[in-house]
Amino acid sequence: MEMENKEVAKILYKVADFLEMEDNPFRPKAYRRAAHTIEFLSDNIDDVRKKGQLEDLPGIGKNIAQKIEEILDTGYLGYLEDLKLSVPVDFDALSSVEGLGPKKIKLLYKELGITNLDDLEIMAKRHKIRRLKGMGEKSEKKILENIEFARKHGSRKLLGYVLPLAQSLKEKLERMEITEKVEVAGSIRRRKETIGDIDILVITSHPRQVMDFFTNMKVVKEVINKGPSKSTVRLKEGVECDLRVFEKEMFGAALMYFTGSKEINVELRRIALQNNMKLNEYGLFKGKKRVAGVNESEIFHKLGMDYIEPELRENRGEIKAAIEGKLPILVDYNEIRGDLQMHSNWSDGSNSIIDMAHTASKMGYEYIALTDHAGSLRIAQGLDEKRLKDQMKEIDKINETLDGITILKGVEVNIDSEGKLDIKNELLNDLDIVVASIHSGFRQEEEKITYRIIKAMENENVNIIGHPTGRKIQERKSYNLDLEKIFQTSMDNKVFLEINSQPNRLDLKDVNIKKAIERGCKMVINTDAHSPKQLKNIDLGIATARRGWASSKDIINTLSLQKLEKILN
DNA sequence: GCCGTTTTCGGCCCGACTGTTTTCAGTCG
Repeated sequence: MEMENKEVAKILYKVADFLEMEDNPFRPKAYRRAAHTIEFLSDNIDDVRKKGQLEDLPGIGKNIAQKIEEILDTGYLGYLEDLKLSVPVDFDALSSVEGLGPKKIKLLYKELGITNLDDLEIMAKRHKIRRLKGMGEKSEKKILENIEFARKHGSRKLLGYVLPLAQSLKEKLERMEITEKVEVAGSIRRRKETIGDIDILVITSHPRQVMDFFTNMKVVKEVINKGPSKSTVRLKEGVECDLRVFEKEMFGAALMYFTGSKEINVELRRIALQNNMKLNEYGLFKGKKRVAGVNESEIFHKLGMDYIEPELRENRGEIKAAIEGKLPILVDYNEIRGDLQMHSNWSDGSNSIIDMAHTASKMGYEYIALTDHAGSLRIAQGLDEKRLKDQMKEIDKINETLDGITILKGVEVNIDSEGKLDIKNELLNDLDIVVASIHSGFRQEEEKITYRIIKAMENENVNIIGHPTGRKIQERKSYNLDLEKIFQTSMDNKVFLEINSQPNRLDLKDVNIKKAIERGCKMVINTDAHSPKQLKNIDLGIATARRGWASSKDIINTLSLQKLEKILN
């Protein structure tokens, strides 16, 4: 039974969900911890099992190890099936309704037989829910409102969609005279690829006025709750937003706590306790005395470790590295000197080459590569060989008029189902940059599709593999790739894997970037922009690289043009 | 269910807010 770590983890997370309905709160925690360990394990869980080392992994003991073996052998877990039978509810759907947690879901099933959102809506409308213990008229009304929201906006949102929204709220609050400091925290600050809600922290000595302003903003659709230090609203855009107010002395502790992740918070608090201290959102305490709290770095230092950048805070080994002083210096948001994949109106982009170059120049870039589609991709208005030659001449002309930025001549070629490219080698040879990517036939078996990419990488003219795994967030799974082979071929042939910055791609993704770095690969962060505005998406790609522990030395487009040209040949 | 430089048993992160209660359980982050 071939199973990915992620699939095994998913089953254990599911067990945790169901155990949450029972009384012992620590069993679901144990399963969740084990699931997290497996989800971000860099080795294949099946290999660990074959070596008999399951119980060496953190959070995995005898019992869970046995269950993992069952999952690996059979593809499913009898224990989970039993749990599902005893409370056969659509847990994900029901728990996406604000205010419904495991305990209430169980109560609703036991008393009213509710298993899904439709059942829930019917029973609420028949006023059956208000009669249950711990429920009332208000809970029933809220459930009805929240079902609607859950149906419309059930899943998490893309970072690229929520980030600008969060930044505009931050600016609104900053413009108030009574706010001293405003910061966006939560998974947005960690630049996670998908976002559940927006968390904003504020320092002010007038909390009530800030809360009033916040809950009355034009962009607010409804207020979910409002207290003196914390309020939650639902925005018209379909995202929830929390605002919390703190005093200056504790802002660092609050920022750290509300940045999360939940997993790293639990771990840091445990470390605080081990050192006879206590960590919460108000500070780090020794007895009653606050020993740190104004800023995050003093808290990290007092806990005996280096400062951990927000993008790394997932409890995937960063704490150990911080204690040992071995965290990488992450590639900075201003270190990218050029963008090596973008499209103009010569193919499916919306603007001229000059428009793209001007925006890139304003962003401070030294170089860009124009990589319009060519060859067989007709939907993307791919250039034929004559048009491609025309474009090369055009770029030469434009370069003469530009100052401080150089346009490299490139192309994005399609890798066909056999691994062949759709432009002749002699023409590819004349270009500065060749990006090769797959655009169809995604669902081939592992061996075949891996071979396709490897064959493209073995072409001496190819420099970059575009969006290497083809995944689209919340939309399409990645190809069945043998990434280890891809990494090896990348090294052997000096072909660089792309970190594509499109909001729904972010491909390679963070954990694969980390693996690639561990194997010694270098990568390139590109936007694949189809308009000048999309060039700004580079920040999403940089964030993803940072989440993958990348330093500038791992990313080739942090190099000067001169050095870049050397490694491209 | 896991874990151990205070431990093989007794802990396990912690606080705000809500609604339904009359002191608290459930949810959320």
